[in-house]
Amino acid sequence: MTISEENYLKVIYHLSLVSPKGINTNAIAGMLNTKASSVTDMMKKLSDKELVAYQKYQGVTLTEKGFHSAKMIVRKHRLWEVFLVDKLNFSWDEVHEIAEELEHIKSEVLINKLDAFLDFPTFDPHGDPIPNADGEIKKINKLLLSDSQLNKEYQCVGVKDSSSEFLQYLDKQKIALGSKITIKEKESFDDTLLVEIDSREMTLSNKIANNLYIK
Amino acid sequence: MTISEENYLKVIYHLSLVSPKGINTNAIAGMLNTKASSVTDMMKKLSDKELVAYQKYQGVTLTEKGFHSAKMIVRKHRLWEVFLVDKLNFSWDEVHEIAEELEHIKSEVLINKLDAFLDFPTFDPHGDPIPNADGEIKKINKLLLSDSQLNKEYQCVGVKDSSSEFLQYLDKQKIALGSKITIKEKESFDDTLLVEIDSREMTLSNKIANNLYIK
DNA sequence: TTAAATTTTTAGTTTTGTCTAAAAAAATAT
DNA sequence: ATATTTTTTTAGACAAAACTAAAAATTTAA
Repeated sequence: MTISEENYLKVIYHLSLVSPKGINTNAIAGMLNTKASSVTDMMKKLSDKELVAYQKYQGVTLTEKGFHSAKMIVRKHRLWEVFLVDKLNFSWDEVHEIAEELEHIKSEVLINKLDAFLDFPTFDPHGDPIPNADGEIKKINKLLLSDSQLNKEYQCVGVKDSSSEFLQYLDKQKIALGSKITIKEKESFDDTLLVEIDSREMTLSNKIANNLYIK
Repeated sequence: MTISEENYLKVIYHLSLVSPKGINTNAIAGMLNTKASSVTDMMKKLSDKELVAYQKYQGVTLTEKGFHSAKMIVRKHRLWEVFLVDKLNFSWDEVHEIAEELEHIKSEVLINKLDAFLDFPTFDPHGDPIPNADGEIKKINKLLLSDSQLNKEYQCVGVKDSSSEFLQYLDKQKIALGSKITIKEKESFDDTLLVEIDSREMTLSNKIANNLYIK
């Protein structure tokens, strides 16, 4: 599989987790900064390889084979992110781009040895689950901070937006995965939250609360 | 720089270490399993980027800039090999191909952090020197086993041929980097050597002796 | 239920890196 | 010194992955 094919598969996988119906060409083009016409070309190619089911004008879905391939790419991406953060001391906002390259390194032995070296992690530095060698994914019952109840202690377990701007904001506020969060008050006018995080009180905007996963 | 450009640069670098005159297109084509005409095309491109000095029919040499770029690629290749062997427990005959892919990962920060994580190694698993971040290369006075003297104790420090067949042969004979070697006898008819390696006596063919570096 | 707007596909180019076949230059041998 | 051989370059073509512009299909709205 070429790097380009892998990138298309990965995007279709991510889109299909959000909306389980057929994925349209514009959505894919948007994610890859490319044009719908290029997507059509690639869908024919992936369809010939039986990685996607594609009927023109009907959108596209991953086949079983394509779904598994996509999970293996995601597995590689997330394992490399763990390596970069845990072993090379990168911070969580620096690793995405490098992992975008590393995820295309071919050897299966390599990725399984890396997995063992990292002690078979099940979540990446942003709290996203890492598929195991069989493609199985550990699910946790996470919810958005914006959907949570007052005066109940939660734990921060992930981010929805993993842009470096958001991650750096969290660093600045000393909010990390594992932080204990309790909502003390919710301002009904703009949904701003007054929260206690690891014994420090602070206010968080609705935008922040919409991008923090807790359990 | 594209992967293809990097591969050409690397090959020109390796060839120029052996023969310091202009490198001809056929030699490059041979190393890359490509055609001389393709090499000509690429030389124009690398010349436009001032990575090589190229005059048609006159062969090619690396510019200062090209020489430095080539060393950085070699640096990446060899550091990744150290990582694969020391951290992921690959054996020295399995790492070349994977490192051929890893050497093209772009981030400079990554490679310097990897260097630090590995404790700034100066030699790779095959005994080849690793350029530091400035491109400096530690030289050692190594010679081929076939050029060494009788009854003098040497130490194995590298291999000239790093094909997996040769490396696996060495593994089978329990010859590794660091092994102590003394030549006891040299058969003048076929240059076979009777040697003592780490207190074990054995005979080595001329072909083996021509591919083992000692000091 | 047509008309308008949007989405998707087709057709035809472009760029990169490769190839083959032929021409040109250089090296070698008689 | 010329002829032959080898090496190198040019010219033209191809495949992959992208693009633009136009056509076709679908969806939405009046």
